[in-house]
Amino acid sequence: MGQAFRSHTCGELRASHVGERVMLSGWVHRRRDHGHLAFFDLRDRYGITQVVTNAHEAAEAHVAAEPVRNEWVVQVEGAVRHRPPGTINAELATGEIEVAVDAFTVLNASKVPPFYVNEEQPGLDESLRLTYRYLDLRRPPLQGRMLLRAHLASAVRRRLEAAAFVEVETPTLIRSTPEGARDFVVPSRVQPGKFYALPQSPQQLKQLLMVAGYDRYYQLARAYRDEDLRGDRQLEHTQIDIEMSFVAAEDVMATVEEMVTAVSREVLPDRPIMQTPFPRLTYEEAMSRYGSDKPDLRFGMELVDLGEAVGDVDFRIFSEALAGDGAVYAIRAPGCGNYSRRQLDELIDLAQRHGAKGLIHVSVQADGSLHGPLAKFLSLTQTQEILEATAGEAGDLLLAVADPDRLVAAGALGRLRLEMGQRLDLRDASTLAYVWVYPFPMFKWDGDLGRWDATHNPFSAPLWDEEAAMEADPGAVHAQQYDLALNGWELGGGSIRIHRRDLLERAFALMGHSVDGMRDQFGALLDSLEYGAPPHGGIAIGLDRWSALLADQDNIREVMAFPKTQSGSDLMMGAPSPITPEQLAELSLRVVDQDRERS
RNA sequence: GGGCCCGUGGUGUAGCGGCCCAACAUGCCAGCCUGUCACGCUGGAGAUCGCCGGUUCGAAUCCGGUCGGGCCCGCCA
Repeated sequence: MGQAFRSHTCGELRASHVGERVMLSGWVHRRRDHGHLAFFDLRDRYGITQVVTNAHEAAEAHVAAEPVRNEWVVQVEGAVRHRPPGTINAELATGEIEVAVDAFTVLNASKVPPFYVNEEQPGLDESLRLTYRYLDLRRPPLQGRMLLRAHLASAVRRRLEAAAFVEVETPTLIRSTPEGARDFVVPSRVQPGKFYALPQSPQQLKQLLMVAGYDRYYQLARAYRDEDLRGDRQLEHTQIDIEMSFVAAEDVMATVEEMVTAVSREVLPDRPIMQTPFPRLTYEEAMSRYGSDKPDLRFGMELVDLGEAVGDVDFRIFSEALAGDGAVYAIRAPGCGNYSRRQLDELIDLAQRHGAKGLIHVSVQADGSLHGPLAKFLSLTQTQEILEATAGEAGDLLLAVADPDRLVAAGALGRLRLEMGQRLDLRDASTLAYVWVYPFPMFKWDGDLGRWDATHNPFSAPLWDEEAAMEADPGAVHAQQYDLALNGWELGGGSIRIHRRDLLERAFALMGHSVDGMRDQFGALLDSLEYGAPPHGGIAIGLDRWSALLADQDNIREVMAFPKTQSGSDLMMGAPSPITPEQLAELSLRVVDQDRERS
């Protein structure tokens, strides 16, 4: 520790230090004033130490400490001593000792803070926390999470360095590409009317590094997307960006899995990883079994395809769904057969908000019959088949969604599965359930645009043995695209890239892009493929999400030092803000009056 | 672009048409206290109920708008 202000930290002193003369500096966590005797809990990021002033032992120090209140920054000097018998605090790591203060210096006073820095406050107004982020960051819970995140990042770096990865920085002022998310844009002063974009990810740059021969690249890269915020999305986030050459999908997944497993175990040795090697699901399996492409595998309650069982039920919703490529999926919620009208309505509402036209619910009666709106359409045999397919037992609630689009049916029911998993407390909080989803469909039909579009990254390569079918049946071709999910969150995703120009041009042609348009946007990458581009692929893992999951938080704000609100404001700095007319003029920009523009 | 929820002393909550110029806890201030650790005891100050407008004899309470925050849909290749 430094010399001028402290000899030890506030988390360091033990019984073995008794008798030593020490100097501590820190914040007053709490003060307990007994008149001629006063206790101060001194706090820094390492811990808390009790220091004592005594009017009879050291009058001057006692007087100096009198005006001191919570969150003042102070420095004390004195001797470490055992606490008297019966006054040891087992809650504190430093609880066996205290410092008998003989010199007490106020380094800086503090106003009364706008919220309690010394205790957790679950209901605390989010805007207050963000306005005074430096005080929130001072609180032990947030400090713990920032330390966890730092440890995580450090472990990632060490593992990747040990595996011969080379860290390369890429620019944050790059070219705008209108594909994908909206770009954040930065005006050029020197070239009026032209703009840089902040990278949504260093995608093209890292591929160019592969062409350049840096066969194992990584970077903790900042990525920017000008899209609406969510609990797991901020305007800017950090990704563990990785790219490798001379690899197949299996190689990337194996390398990443090894890193993720080792880092998890290093950072949180007490949290069990549900299964290694990580389970693998194809996209189709993930959707049909869990109704999600980022399934939470901590609990079962898998979707059941009722297509067979209800194929001949005379119920319009079913027959319409099953007429084409649709499906009827169901889940079994054990013991929920007694759900009230109100509870069922909540579930119906949830299903509808996630795309379902409705939700069919039946409860299983003691005599094995079904009760609910659907029951009267079912024969005895059909009832039996449904019970058999779902393994339904008396007292259970069966929930089903039918839709002409099987993905819609599965997706809505997948959301219900999560809801029921939550309500029934089926998800173990400490388990880490990593899972790979691989491969994905390469294209999806975009009805609005009237063309095929890449499901993920347009540079993703098809499975090599499906390449030939790309033009004939785009919907059936899979990309060498893998996503890593953890406890129901998408942690990261990547792919083997197309490294041949002809194939990339074919893929882009299918997506309706002209060669000229491609050249305009991706010229350098295209050209590079003609200069000895090696086979390559990679992945990007969301560091914020990973940190949040490991810290048991459901919002990435809780693991970011200075996050923004849902409307994109930085309440502490006051961003975004207007700029001066001079700044605008220098950039050749003019602000349009939004209100006048609309009318 | 849209839906839902929240906004009352510093903080967290209660009050939801008159009993409220607003209650409780904590914090804050003052005094007392030599073994506390959410110290204790006594006393005190502190909010025109986010803001604007409306309904009403009467509004923290009902309605509309607005601002701020949160959750979600769309969006996020």
